[in-house]
Amino acid sequence: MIVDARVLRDEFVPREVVHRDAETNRLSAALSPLLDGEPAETALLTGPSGVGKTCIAQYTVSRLRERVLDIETQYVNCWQNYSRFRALYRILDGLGQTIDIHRQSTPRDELLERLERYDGPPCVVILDEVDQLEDMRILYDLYHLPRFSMILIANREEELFARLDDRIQSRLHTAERVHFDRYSVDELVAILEDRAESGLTTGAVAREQLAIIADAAAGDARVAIGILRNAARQAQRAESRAITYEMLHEAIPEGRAEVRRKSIETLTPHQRALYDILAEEGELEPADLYAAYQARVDEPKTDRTVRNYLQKLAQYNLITITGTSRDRTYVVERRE
DNA sequence: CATCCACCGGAACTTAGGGTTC
DNA sequence: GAACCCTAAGTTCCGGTGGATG
Repeated sequence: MIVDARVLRDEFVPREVVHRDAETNRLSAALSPLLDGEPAETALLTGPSGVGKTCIAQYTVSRLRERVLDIETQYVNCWQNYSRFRALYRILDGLGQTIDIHRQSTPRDELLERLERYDGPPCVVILDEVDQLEDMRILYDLYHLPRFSMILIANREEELFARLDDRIQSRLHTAERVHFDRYSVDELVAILEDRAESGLTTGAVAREQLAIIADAAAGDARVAIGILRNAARQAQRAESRAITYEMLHEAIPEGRAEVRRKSIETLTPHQRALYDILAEEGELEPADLYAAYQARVDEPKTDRTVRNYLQKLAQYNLITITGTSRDRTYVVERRE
């Protein structure tokens, strides 16, 4: 059933990309000065999730590396490495410059100094989910390092810009900006066909079934591939030769629940308590929520900390926050 | 329509926990 | 082993916001 599970994984970067020629070309153009040994333009890729931003960034850089030997690349997921220290550490670590650095004790300035002293080949740093950084100064840091070029990836340009100070903003205005739109059903089907062809046995899934997946995924390729992966796994377990429609329909809600489950697992006990309360109550006003939280946990944190936790839950799309002051309510996100 | 006040979120500060240096 | 450095997490403080209320 499954011939090559790798191509069904989220982080897989295909050898050829489908339906993103224009975007790929613009990103290539921004990076092309590297071919002449010049620093590349900063690129800013925006668009909703699952539209191929990360994939195109990695694909374009790897294609560039096929043409020019001496280029390094570092991928940093800012969601996981959200502090200035961790993000810088991640880059140095990837470049193999951290052997004698011990996480806590080394000052950030030391990390910066090392990056300044770096004299290896030019390095393209992909900062994924850059809007998740809690300190945007790292962009400024990297701007001052001529050997480093940046590809920034974010959902919404306006929200990212709102958080930048003037100096970085003005520099980013000259960046090559590439916006990605949601995939159409046809485009998603083409992507799925591509993956099914190299990942599954022939005849494992019908084109018509791929159309159902594409439709359910609402333009999000990550969701679409997740559904296909779940259905294929199910078929594998059942030792079936093909994916049945029943397996398919089971896999659709599963694909979405999977993302949520993973997010919930990363919560601290206190954050989890807040989520549980909202999951039970559905919707609460700030005072009621905080009272329920105080009743539930030992040694409750202050309300200010709880507000930070709630922002975190919202970022994970586990809850929705509405209203800005007295009209504020917290609502659990429920959608199969 | 002024004033109230629950709530928000930025910023400065504190504390805990680690490591280094001499 | 004391003095010092770092980060991360949490707290304290506080000005701003905008529905509610008389």
